Amino acid sequence: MLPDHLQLLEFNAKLKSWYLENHRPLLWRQTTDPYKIWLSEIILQQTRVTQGTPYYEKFLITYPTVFDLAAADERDVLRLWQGLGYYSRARNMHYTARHIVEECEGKFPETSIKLAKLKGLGAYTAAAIASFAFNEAVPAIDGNVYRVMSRLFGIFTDILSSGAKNEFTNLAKQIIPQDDPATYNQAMIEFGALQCVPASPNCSVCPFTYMCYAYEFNMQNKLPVKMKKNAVKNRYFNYFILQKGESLAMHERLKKDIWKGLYDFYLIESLADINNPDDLPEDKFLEDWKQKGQLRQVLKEYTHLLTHQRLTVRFWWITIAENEVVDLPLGMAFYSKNEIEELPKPILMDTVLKEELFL
DNA sequence: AACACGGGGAA
DNA sequence: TTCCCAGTGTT
Repeated sequence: MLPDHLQLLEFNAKLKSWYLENHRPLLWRQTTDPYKIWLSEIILQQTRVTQGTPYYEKFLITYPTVFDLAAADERDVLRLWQGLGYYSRARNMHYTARHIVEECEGKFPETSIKLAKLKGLGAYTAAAIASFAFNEAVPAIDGNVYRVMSRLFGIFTDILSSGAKNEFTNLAKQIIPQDDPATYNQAMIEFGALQCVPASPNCSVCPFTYMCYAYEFNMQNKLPVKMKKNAVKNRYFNYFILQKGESLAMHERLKKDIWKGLYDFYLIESLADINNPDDLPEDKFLEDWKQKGQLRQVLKEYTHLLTHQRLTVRFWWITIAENEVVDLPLGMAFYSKNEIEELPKPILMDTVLKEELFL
């Protein structure tokens, strides 16, 4: 399975020249600043380059150094992250920025072992930063590299299984060159992203067909093996947007659920789609608001798809007089239009407010 | 070891 | 519609 020494030298040489000829000039490849590399790696976890690039630029303008990020409010960091998803990435990054400033004098640890101890950095990101910023010869194995390796060497281990990481890492350690490991890692990742793509790779222009298991046996579509299928859970959200004057009642989502740290409206989750608020379980806040204000339904029903959840979401809008006094749940408050602009919100809230011409 | 976590783009 | 994406933290 593992190529012999000579094949290895040839593979590395070909990989490097492929990279030098074909790689994209991505911004974060022009630097060895660990802060910038870290930022790019966190943004690009589970996120496409085209989607992440504008965020990378925004973040560096707003927070040029780890000190700037550490000094920021978490809320502002999340607002800048809004729309990228996996918001714990932003919260962990902010946490770690403070840790690096307060405990490490603003300097990043320089080994993958130490980097992996930081919150939000796992094996992949630690290896990426260690090799790109500090030239450590440790393999950075992401989804692209899993795909390349599994096809090249004919590895049928389920890449989502517990043992896969060890198996691929051990093999990669035998392949990564001590000389310029950073380019090796970049090249493996970029090769997977551009050439050895998930669906119908163009093998006619691949420099490795002569040694590729998947090509030889025409198994490109079978590799890598991923067994786990995510059961998608259906959830039904009934949102009540309470408007008083030009302000809306919102609160931060605190529970361990989707959108933690982001702001949304008064939410009643139900087990099925409910088209009439009277069918919802009795709710003292709702009763109070309906009594004092005017209720209307936002006619559109929204389907919001996440990887593991399918949300069916209805919105109702309750307007009360500017001088009316109402009870609000603990933690909920009225925010002006300008304040709402600045709050981090799930992209769905943003969409509805824009469609309802509030924002 | 299994599960939770967003959103968008491509096939 | 379905699948995939520069993974990590929690239980």
